[in-house]
Amino acid sequence: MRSLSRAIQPLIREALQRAFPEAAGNTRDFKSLFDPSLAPASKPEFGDFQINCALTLAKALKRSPKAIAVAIVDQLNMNAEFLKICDQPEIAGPGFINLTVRADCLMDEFYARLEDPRLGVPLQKGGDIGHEPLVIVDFSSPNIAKEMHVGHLRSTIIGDSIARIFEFRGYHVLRLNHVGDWGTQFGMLITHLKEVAPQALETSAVFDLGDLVAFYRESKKRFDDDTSFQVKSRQEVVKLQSGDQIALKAWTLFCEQSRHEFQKIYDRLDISLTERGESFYNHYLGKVVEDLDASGLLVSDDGAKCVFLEDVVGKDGKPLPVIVQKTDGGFNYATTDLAAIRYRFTSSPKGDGASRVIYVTDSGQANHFMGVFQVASRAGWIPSGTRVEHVPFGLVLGEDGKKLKTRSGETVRLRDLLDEAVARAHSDLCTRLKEEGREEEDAFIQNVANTVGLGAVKYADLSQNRVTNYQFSFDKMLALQGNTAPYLLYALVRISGIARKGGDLSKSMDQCTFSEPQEWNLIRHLLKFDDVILEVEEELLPNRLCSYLFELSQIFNRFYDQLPVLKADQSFRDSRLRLCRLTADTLKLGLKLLGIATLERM
RNA sequence: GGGGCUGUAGCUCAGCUGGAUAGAGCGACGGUUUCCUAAACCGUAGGUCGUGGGUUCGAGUCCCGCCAGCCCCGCCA
Repeated sequence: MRSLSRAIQPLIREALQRAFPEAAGNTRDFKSLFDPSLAPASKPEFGDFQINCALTLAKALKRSPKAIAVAIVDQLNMNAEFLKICDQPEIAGPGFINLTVRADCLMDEFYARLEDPRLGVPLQKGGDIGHEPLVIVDFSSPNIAKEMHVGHLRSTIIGDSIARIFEFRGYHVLRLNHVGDWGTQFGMLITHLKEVAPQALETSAVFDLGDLVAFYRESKKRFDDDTSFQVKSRQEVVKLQSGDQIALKAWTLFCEQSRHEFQKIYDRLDISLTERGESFYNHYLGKVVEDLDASGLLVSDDGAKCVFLEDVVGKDGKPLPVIVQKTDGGFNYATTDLAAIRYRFTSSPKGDGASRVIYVTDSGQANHFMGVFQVASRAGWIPSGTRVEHVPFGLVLGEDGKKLKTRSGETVRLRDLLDEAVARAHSDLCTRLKEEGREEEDAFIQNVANTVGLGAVKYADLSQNRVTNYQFSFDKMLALQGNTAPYLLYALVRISGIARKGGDLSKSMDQCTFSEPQEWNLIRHLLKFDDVILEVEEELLPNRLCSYLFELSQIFNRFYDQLPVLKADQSFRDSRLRLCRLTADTLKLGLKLLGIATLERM
């Protein structure tokens, strides 16, 4: 529909100009005053588009909205080019102009979609081939030596989907895993390691530390209980940061093992990431502080080096600081984030040369990013024409409305959460098979359970507007009806069923006949796919894509329920098969962009 | 105390640049299967969009006040 609305837009502008030549001539800002304000129709019965500007113009032109609408419509009716696209416009309500796209025009779009693997979504146009604009998506970001838990779920899933959409649009995308690999926690880990498994640091072979989480817990306990252990730990941090070989060896060991564990989760979720942890920016931290100082932004306060924020005041009415160097001389996460922003926007080879940098983290970090972005901007590290955005999301809550915890009150491990989703999908499927008297092979059952379980977790998260907290419920996400992954997957399975039962979906054909409203509803919805993708790219809200796909499934199910495909008369049968094909293609691509795998049977 | 986010049907949530009678899903109630997977479809009931002002031809949407909940607030990330 995007191409149609773009074609119509200038025609309306022309009509406005001809309808009100005196105003057009006198008005300096013709463009803003005569914005056609073309919008998708708010309801199906209003057609495909609506022009809302007659109401807005009433005051400026000192005429009634209806009279203005009539004048616009008269002009449109005289324009042959416009009438090639739309039926005669209708005026409704206080002065809305409703446009309905001609059936033959919709059909042309429909045929074009059938042949277009991109389903109408344009490639972005910036840069030459091989030098497309770079979009950095910073997401997931677990901490080394800790396990991925439910807190990493949303960032990982939402970030991946956003990255997929940019990739599909033809951007060069860098999916960065900004892992926590340089915190003070390494002091205690290394100290503990030296005591319990010194041999790990002496051999050159890979040493298996076993359960890293348990190891972390033991270290933490000792750190909390034993003051001499604390002293040693602090010394280890200093050693590590000054490049001590043994400390580095230990650090590498921890990182590698963690990496291995993270990768298992990413493989399961089919998510790819490039690891570039905090340690990567170490060499740049000193320079960040130096340059902030040189540009006059840096202020020493109680021994800490800070940049005071503009327009953000604290309790005492004084501006809030962003601390970039602690009293003890150490750097902190604001320093790292500043170094990262700077590196990411600096052009190659000294940096990434990004045009857009997106941070997918929980909304609790909103203040932090606001401060960091402001400092980076004032330091001149965010080039004009680029964008840096925090994409915040809410907490994952349990069904009691409180932060999700296990029954014993512990953080939910991501691994366990995924296992449970798959296990539940598995048992649901087995129950169903029994009820229906179906026999299926184990591999089939495993695959369906896995796809449905993981898809359900992802979809449940993505289908919610990310800014609000999100109530996690296995029962709801795995439900067979409603706005869930299984519902969407099932629509696709129905189409595969038609193909299996003898419907040739691949046949090319440019003479379709449609007569039923269920068919036209489906066609109209299918043609909106391109608009939705571009909207998600702009707003970074994958839930819009989910809503679209859910509606598509609903409309398809209505069509499927009310009209026969295989048993229809030949002329309708082939047309309906084409419609099924485009529906399947759209669902598949949409789900792929959400990172959700699909099934032929379930 | 300051800042951010949120408040829409019994529950979980949509609601795009302000537009026509505020939408889904679940749950409730009623119906549909000689037919491509009924994991579906159709129908009924359910609303003072937290609250009070303001801007506007028009406000769930924008602005201000208030109430409630969650999160953050100088040397953790």
